[in-house]
Amino acid sequence: MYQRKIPIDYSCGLNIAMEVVGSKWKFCLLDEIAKGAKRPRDLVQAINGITRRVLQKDLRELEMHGLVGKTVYAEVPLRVEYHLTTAGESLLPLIAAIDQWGLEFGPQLRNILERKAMPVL
Amino acid sequence: MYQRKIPIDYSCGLNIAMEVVGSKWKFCLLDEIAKGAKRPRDLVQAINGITRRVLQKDLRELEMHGLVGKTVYAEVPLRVEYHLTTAGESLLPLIAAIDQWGLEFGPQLRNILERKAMPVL
DNA sequence: TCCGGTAGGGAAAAATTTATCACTATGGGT
DNA sequence: ACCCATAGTGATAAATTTTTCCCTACCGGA
Repeated sequence: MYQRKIPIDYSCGLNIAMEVVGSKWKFCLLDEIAKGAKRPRDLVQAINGITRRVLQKDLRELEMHGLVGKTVYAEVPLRVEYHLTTAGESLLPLIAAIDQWGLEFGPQLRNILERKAMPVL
Repeated sequence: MYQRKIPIDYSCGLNIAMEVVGSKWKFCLLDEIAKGAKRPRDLVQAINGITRRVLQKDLRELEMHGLVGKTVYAEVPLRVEYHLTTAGESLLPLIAAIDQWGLEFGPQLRNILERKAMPVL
């Protein structure tokens, strides 16, 4: 795993939260798990654009950080299911709020980014 | 400015939000501006670890995205003040919630990261 | 034996973000 | 002319994250 060179600032809650959950896919991941996609295979299909590799990595980090738990069933083919822990569930309201904010803001962002020239200020 | 090679997924509110606000400092930045640090100089002093360069870059992006506004006073030395727009203010409750979550989660994260060996699963 | 589906990981490239350093510009004071 | 403080930018290095490609392992069926 990658060894951090710039230390985390534990005095800032925002930095802590970003460290745990501030990556491209983790919010979506937690969201989809909450919505019922428990198996890695389901998550890959549910989340548009994610790859198996990143999924595994993020799931592993979320698990280590204690936001999701994992159950392995001794079946064939192998079945693994992830679920939110209490800490993970405590993020759901935040995730929902951020998601909604993003959807509302989307059109404005698109407008700004898709004009070649910078907006006249 | 950096030219994105992997496009944004506008169908996912979470991705949109991350694009606008998911960087190391932007949450802190908006938070500090809301708390009254209006000038760049104040922000550098208020935010532990940020550099002038990144501050300028993030302020510029936030401004382009319409989350903060900017006022230039023709004084000497030059005085510039930033303020939250309506869109920026709409993020404050979220930021506060995330900050609080991070502070509550901090000890657990620290525990996990500061033991050399991986926790026994 | 080879192939299927499942879950997981190593290594390196590519993408992206952040840090570092060195500038520009303004106008006042010494 | 030089130094101060302010705000801002360009170029590049360094750090970090994400992608891509390929391999392991398990076990059942053809």
